[in-house]
This record gives sequence, structure tokens and C-alpha cells, in this order.
Amino acid sequence: MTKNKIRDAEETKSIILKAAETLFAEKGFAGTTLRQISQASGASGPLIIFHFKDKQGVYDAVKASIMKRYLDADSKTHPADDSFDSLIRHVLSSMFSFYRDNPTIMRLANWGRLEGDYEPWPGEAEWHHTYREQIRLAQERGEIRSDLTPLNISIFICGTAHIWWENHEHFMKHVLEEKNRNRTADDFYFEQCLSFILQGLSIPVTEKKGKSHAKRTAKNKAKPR
Amino acid sequence: MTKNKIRDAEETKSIILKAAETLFAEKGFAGTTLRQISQASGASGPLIIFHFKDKQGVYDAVKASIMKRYLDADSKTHPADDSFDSLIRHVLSSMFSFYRDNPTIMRLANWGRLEGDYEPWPGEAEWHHTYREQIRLAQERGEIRSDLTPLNISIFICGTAHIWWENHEHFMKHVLEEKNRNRTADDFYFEQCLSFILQGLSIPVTEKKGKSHAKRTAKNKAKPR
DNA sequence: GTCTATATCCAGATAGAC
DNA sequence: GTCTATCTGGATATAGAC
Repeated sequence: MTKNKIRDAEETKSIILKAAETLFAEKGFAGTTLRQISQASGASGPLIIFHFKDKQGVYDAVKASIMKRYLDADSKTHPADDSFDSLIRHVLSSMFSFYRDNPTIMRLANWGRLEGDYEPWPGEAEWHHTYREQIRLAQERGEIRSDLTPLNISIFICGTAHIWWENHEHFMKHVLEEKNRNRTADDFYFEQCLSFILQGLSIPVTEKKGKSHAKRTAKNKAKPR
Repeated sequence: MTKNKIRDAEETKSIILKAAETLFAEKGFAGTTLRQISQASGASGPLIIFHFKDKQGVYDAVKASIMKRYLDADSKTHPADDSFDSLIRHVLSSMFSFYRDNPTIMRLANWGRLEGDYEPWPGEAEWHHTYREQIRLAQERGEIRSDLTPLNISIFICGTAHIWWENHEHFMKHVLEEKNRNRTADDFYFEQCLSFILQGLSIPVTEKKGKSHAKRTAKNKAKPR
């Protein structure tokens, strides 16, 4: 910022929020200082307080602005739910691209959980709910196993996607061999993930092999949880 | 603490560490103050500095003590690796009990990742390595699919376990129906998890059904990553 | 709306008595 | 080995000029 005095409150606030989002994502609430936000945004400390009341106010505003962005983006997704196969592919791929494009989200959510910010991110619960409902319908149609609860299935799916992006940096730096540390690593993991999930949810063909893992079949309905 | 002066360095240090572990797990490094550790442990601030040099020293000591505890517990596990079935059951169940018994670990690990503490927790890398090796062997024996890489398989397994415990509180409070909010919820998830994973990794019986998820078979060896 | 100057508080760390 | 007293820095937040 040059010699200030832009006198456009909305613009100022948005600049502050952008800087604050980056910083909060990077260092969390306790680890971020108003000074840093001030320096990164070019607005003086008192001005930030003026617009957002206090540090907590800045944080809340950041969360709100993220949710807005998220919901805006999500509203144009959720396409045809024909087969479970295409549903799962869609869900997984939209999670992947969301995580890829919004690296701050994951960190902010993690910070939030750790810092005891349990206020629900609005919209998230509903999203999960409709998602589970679609799983249930696929079970009713006999497309996938019915002995696993929709909730657990959704947890499995989220878990495999989540852990990849949560540890993305770590995987890229320390786990993958050098030649595989490129953009296609994500795609490769995605494909393997999809293949694993689809098989894990498919209806077992026969009860052959004495192994325990073919024991449950679709006729053993799980009690709803 | 009464009127101090216990003059037992080891005892004092261990008391301080215990208090510090709780606090760091709860609030992270930046969010925890020496004063709080002092108050919670009964040792004066300067005494903590005396024993651990500085705040960072306390943090490092906490991590070291946790790793010691972890390795001690883990050394008496790792039993017969006969079948993959029993291996996976063992790995998953030891992860579950570890997370259940050490709720601070998960939080500390998450804090560490967020706060940029990328120093490896000693022993962890080796553990993952031997684990992946066992997966690879099971693939060679033809017990499980070979088109998924051992690394990805281990990520899937960790992911499904991880996400459960990472969100355990949230699941218990807001997601599960009330009647299911008890200790057996963990066991139920565990069983479903196991069943899902084993089927997802099993070798497909036939190529029937036109669906895409039966396309890959064991003969399509994945290139090692 | 935005700044400078500053009050106030509390953090981590030290000095030195016991 | 442990304390009390204290230094120093940096944090949030306020006062008040422009």
C-alpha cells in the first residue's frame, strides 16, 4: 500500500480479509497477530479493529467469506445421480478439485477443530445428508452392498480423499519417489482410490474362498445407524 | 502443589511434561504459555526453563516422551504376519486402540502439522515402511490385488481409521443417533471398516457386469511408485 | 475511514537469593 | 533444585488528530 486513504470500506475490508485468511490458514488464530494482518494488508491495526471490532471479529468474517465462496461454487455442481458409479466419481472428483483449489480451507478447518471452534460450517451438514441419502438409494436399488451403513460408507470415502490432501505436502516431499512428484500423482491416487472404493462397495459375487472377508452379503441388512 | 521443594529432578520433570502434554495437545505450541504449564504442574516458570532450557525444549521433550511411550507399546505388538487378513486386522486394531488410549497424540500430530513442525516423529517412517513391505509381500503371494500400490493401500487403510478418530468427538456429539453414542460405536465402525477394506483389496472373482470398477485385475501390475 | 501515538497487559526469559 | 523479583519485548486495543 502506498500512502493509503483509499476511502472505500468494502474494498478495504476485502483486502484485509484476504490477507487474514492466508495468515490464519498458515498460523491459526493464536499464531496470527493483528500486526501481521496489518502489514500484509496495508491497513493499520486500528483500522482493522474499526472494521471488525476485534481479532475474533476478523476470524469470524474470514470464515463467513469462505463459506460464501464454497456455497457459491458448490451450487453449480451436484449433477445427474444416475448410477452410483457416476455419483461416486463425481463426489470424489469434486472433493479433489475443491481441496486442490482451496488449500487454505483444509488448514482452516483443522485449525478450527483444534482451537475448539466447533461452530458448524453452515451447509456442510446438509451436504453430507443428501450425499448419504444417495448412498442409501443406491443400496435400495441393489447397486452396492447394503451391510455397510450409508454413514460409514461416506466416512470411508471422505477418509480416503481427506488423508491424501491433509498430508499432500508431506507425501510430495518425503514419501513419493522424486519422479512421481508431479501433478499426475493426484490423478493416479484418485484413480486408485476410485477403483478401491468401488470394489469395496460392490456386491460380492459369490461366497467362495474360506476367508472371513466375504462373509457379509447384501442380505444381511445393517440396522440403520 | 503445596509448599514445593521436592528436590527430585526426574519426578519434577515428569510432572511438568505431563502437564505440558495436556496443554500442548489442547492449545498447540503458540497457544500454550509457560505460565499455564507452571500453574498446571505446580513448578515455577523459571524452574521449567531450568529443566528444559526454553519453551521449545519443553515441546521437544513432550514429543520425545510420547514417542517413547508409543514405541514401548508397539514393540510388544506386531504378531504373526501369516495371512493378509490377520495382518490387516492387527494393524487396524492396534491403530484403533492406540488412538483410543492416547487422544492427545492425534491432536499433537495435527498441531504439529499446522504449526509447521515437520521434524519426523522418530520411528514412524520405519513403521510405515515395514507395513508397506508386508502389503507388497501379500501381493506377491497373490492374496490381494496387485494393481494398487502398497503405498496407496496403506494410505487407504490409515485414512479410514484416521478420519474416524480425528472426528470422533464430532461424530459422537452431532452425527450418530443418540442410541448409538456408546463405546460399541467404535467396534461397529471397526468391523465395517475391516469388511470394506478386505473386499476392496480382494482379487476380483470374475469380470462380469459391464461396470467400470471390475476392469482392473491382478494381472495389470501397477508400476511401482 | 484512516492514521500516529500510546496505554496496558502479558509473554518468555534472566538474576540471584535460598 | 527451586523460588521471588524483574527485565524486555511484543501483543491487543484505545485516544484522538486529520
